[in-house]
Order: sequence, then C-alpha cells, then structure tokens
Amino acid sequence: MTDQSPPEKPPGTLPRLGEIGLTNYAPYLMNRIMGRYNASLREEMADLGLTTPKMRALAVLSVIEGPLIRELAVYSVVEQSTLSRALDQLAGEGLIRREADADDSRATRVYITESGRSHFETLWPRMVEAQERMFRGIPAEERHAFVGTLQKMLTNIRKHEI
Amino acid sequence: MTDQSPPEKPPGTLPRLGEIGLTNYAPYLMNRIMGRYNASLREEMADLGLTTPKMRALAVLSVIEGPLIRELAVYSVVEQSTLSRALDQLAGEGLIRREADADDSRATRVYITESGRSHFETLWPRMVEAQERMFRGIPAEERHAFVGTLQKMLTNIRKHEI
DNA sequence: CAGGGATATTTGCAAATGCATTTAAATCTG
DNA sequence: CAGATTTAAATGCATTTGCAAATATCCCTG
Repeated sequence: MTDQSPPEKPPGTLPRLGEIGLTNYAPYLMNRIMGRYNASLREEMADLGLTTPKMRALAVLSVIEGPLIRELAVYSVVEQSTLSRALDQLAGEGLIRREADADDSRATRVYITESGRSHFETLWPRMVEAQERMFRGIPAEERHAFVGTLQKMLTNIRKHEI
Repeated sequence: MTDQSPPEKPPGTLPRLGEIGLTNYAPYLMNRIMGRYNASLREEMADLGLTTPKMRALAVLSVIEGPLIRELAVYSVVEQSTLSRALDQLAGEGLIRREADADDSRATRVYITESGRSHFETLWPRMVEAQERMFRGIPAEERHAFVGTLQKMLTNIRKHEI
C-alpha cells in the first residue's frame, strides 16, 4: 500500500509515476475524489438551476460579505471571466446583487440576497451528505488531521495567489 | 446501500457552511488546492500541446496498459465524450494508439506510444514540482497519513463508480 | 436463436469556458 | 499634473465541454 518513504530526494533521479503508482500520487487521488464529489452534486445543482461556478460563488458569498469580484474569483476557484458571466445569471435570478465599491469606482462588490441564501441552504445538506460519503468510516481524529494538512497546503499555495 | 451516517437529522442540527467556515470544509479546501495545482500545470501543458484531459489520459496510460476507453475515463476523471475527442487528438499526434479489443468488437483499448511516453516524461518533473510546492514544510509522516486518508476516501467513492 | 435490452464508443449541438482584448478608473512618475 | 502604467471588470471569440442521441455490438431470456 504505502510505498517506501524517501524523505530526501535521491540525487539526480526522479521516481516515475509508474513507480509511485497512481494511488500514491496525492494530486491524482485528490482530482479523482473531487471529480466524483463535484459530479455527485451536479444533478442537485441542475435541479436548482445552478452550475458549478454559480454554486461556488453562492457558497463563498454565504460566508464572506461583499467581496470584490476578483477576490470572489480566487475564493470560489473560478476564472474571473467565467465568474463575471455566472454573476450575470445569479443577478438576473435575484440570488446576488452587485454594488459599486464606495472607494474605487472600477471595483464591484457582490452580496448574496435572502433568496440566494435560501437557495444555497437547499443545496447545503446535499453537500454535507457528499462529504460524509467521502469520509465514511474515517475516524474523527483522522479527519481533523486531514483537514489540518489541507489547511497547511492552502497556506502554501496562497503564497502564489492573493 | 451501507449508509451508516445519520440519514436525516432534525432541522437545525446541520451546521451551516458559515459556522464551519470555508477553511474547515474539506471539499472546499481540496477544490481550491487542486484548482491551483491544475492551473500551475496548464502553461507547461500548453507548451506541449496538451490540455488537462489529454494530459490525464497520458498519465494514466503511462501506468496502466491498454485499458478500455470507459475505464480510462474513470481513471483519468474525464467525461467519456470528452475523452473520446481527446483521444482523437492524441492519436492524431501519434501519442497514443487505439486498438480494437480482441474479444469484444464494440470495445477499444488504448495504448501509449513511445512518443507519448516521452511527452509525458517531459511534463512529469513539473508535476512533481507542483506537488512539492503543495507539500512544502509538511513532514513525511504527515504526508503519508494524508495520502493514506485519500486512499480510504477513494475506496469510499469507488463503491459508487466502476 | 430471435428479439429486447445492455454496453462501448462516437457524434451533434447548445452552452460553458478561457484567453486575449477592451473599457474605465486608479495610481505612479518625472 | 500630464502621460504612462497598473488594476477591476466585462466582453468577443474560438475552443471545449457535456448531455443526449446515434451507432454498433454483445448478451440474456424464452
């Protein structure tokens, strides 16, 4: 299962993917798991008229009050141009509201509406279920350690964004 | 159907995303981290004429010999119709080869060519780098525990696919 | 062993995506 | 303070995507 652990890089030679094995390469596992998670939510989202970018924007907006659009793009992991159009739709459906920034008239802040919030609240239990499926049989302590590692990883990548 | 988790808790018992906080919700963290990982590889891939689906197919094919297309779709986390077209391109570029299955003439098996393998070998060091960036400062033991948890999660979701 | 599903893959098409560009406004520089 | 540069967001456009349907083949049942 778990391979031999080389904490130090062997000088010169990089192990091949074939040697590590797909299932020991963390990004592969993460992509595969998230692909499944996202797919499992797609149907529920479609019922609510949501796409992945729209859902992500709503999720972030349910937590963060009035971010700039470029900030929202980072938090919700959506290209800014894609987000711009997702926000067009969400605004048209009355789920969010765009508001010119007070200090910078280039900038726009985004707020979730009550309707947007209740829309997201409808989806949220399905998201919790999907998460529970992923973590089934994994003890709480291990989950916490896992999330702790993810948070460190986020800190690492954050140095390169925002 | 072995759903051990509490099916439907009484209303109000489910913590909201806002209460958990985005950075305690594992799928959010994973999506964000993988979004960054994938974005960081996109430029390198573009230089090699690869898109994400093409790269993923090559990666899997460098490890798994001659899978069926539908299997490759699962392993590489790409929609089958998208994969079908990605394979068209890869075959046109001589990086893979499709071969009719001996026993089932509906089915097609896919093989990486030498050229495809060396293409992927060019990208692989960048993938290792991207992974190293993610894991920077995280001790080997913690990495292994993390990968171990991912493997359990993959087992969980596998019950729902393949 | 014929007929009605399953299964493997491809393809048509509308919608979504992402890059590059545009527009508008803020900020820096000499 | 003018002009150049940077930044925020939207948009044009070609490509990509994913769903649904089409095509081809296989398998099961009576």
